[in-house]
Amino acid sequence: MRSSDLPTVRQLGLFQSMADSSFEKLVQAAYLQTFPAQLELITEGDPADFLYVVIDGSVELFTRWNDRESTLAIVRPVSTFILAAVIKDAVYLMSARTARKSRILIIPSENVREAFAEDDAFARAIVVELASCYRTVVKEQKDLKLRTAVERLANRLLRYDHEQGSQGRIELPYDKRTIASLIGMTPENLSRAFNTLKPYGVSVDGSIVTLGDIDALIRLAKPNRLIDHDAT
Amino acid sequence: MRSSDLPTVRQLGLFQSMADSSFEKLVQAAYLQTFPAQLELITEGDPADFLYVVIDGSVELFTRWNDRESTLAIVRPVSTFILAAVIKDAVYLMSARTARKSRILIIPSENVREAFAEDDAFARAIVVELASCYRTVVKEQKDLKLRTAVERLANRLLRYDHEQGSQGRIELPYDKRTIASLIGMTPENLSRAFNTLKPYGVSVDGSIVTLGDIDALIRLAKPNRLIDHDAT
DNA sequence: TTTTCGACTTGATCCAGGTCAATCCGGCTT
DNA sequence: AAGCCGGATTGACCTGGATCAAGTCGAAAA
Repeated sequence: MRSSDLPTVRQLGLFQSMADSSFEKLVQAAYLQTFPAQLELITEGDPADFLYVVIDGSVELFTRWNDRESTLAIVRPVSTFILAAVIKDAVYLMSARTARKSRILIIPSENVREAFAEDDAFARAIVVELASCYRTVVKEQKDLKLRTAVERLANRLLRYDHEQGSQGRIELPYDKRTIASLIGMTPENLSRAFNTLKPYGVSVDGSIVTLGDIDALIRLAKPNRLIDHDAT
Repeated sequence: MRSSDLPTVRQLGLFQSMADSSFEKLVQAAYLQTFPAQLELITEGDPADFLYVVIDGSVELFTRWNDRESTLAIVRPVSTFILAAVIKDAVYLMSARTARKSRILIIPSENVREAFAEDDAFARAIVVELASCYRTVVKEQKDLKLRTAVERLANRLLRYDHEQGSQGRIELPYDKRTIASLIGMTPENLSRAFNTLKPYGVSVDGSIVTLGDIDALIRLAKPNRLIDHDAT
């Protein structure tokens, strides 16, 4: 792997506190690969043979059941995914495919579990990582169970605006159909939800969304740090 | 606390591998209390001051937003809840109330985090616990996003049947309105969902449900170990 | 026994959101 | 420039599920 990528990976919360020797061993065992877009990296139900780290590009985590499909998350650089399955030595619960051409570091599960067993700092870092993942999913569950589709969209727009510097002007980070699936609705209904938000100052032009009346949107969305905020 | 309860707590996955001295310290700092039914133990948004262990009775984890409320889980003896918030020293994401009169062990977060910092085996046990919690919530998310209400009910009935020894005869473990909220629907709609399942051999008498045609129910429900199964 | 109260069911109606089909449109290819 | 092609939008329609309003039932209290 490029030497320039190594420090970035090392600085991830998951790896930064582990011993040099443990990290070294992990990296030695790992592969760095470049994948084309839309390649299925893992399929739910398969044994978790590798831990993945997205170095560049982006990866969609999704799930299929009975001819239906739903996007669960998009993983952006630099971060890991599928850690819980690796630690539990279980099968993957989600499938993953590259959303675009991506460089991905692949670490054999065996080695991750070995490092987990031997390196106490790494074990504690995993605790923090998993606790964060858990809390994120709980928030998503609350979002799904407590809110309507329009409310979910409104809150997501506010979140993207926040992430992009609160300019009141957003570039949608993914395809609309991906966002629709992520939010838990159909693409058609996403279009309509955007229309519903027009009276609240939301206007859409391709992947650019402008929030013309943030206050009105906030009054509708009622964002809540126990559902929306990313921190803790 | 009763000496007879101690071994049960000690044997929980979370505690069984930790050092005697660490466990001893945790227990010393803990309180055992009995609460009446329907008492709100914790409120989402409050700082996580305690880790809870249900010794006896049962506790409902739920969430509120904008005048809506949803049940997220029911915790039965003997198990812990709200671990992630304690470890992250963050606010609770869920509220909790006793579903019935309950005996509950309450351990100050400070002490839990101290044990986490000092006891390597405990840290690793937390990893396993959180990974399990995470995977459980992911499954619930898949259930919600991929299935209709009737499908969710059918699968839940199959699960209860399995838990209760595959007799084809279930005693519903909670109030119907709680089950409805857990599954993500209204009580009215739960009634109707039961009616929808009649042609599949499901008949209801109070809290007793008999599954007269398991095969038909399975064909409808299409249970899947990546969504429904409890293990791993 | 009667009353009462809460849980559940049932019916009528409404609405959010899904489905299906017909465009529309911008970027690519040829 | 003409022709794709896939994403996005729009319209028409349908349906799953929510809501609101009566009932019904059963268990506990009086």
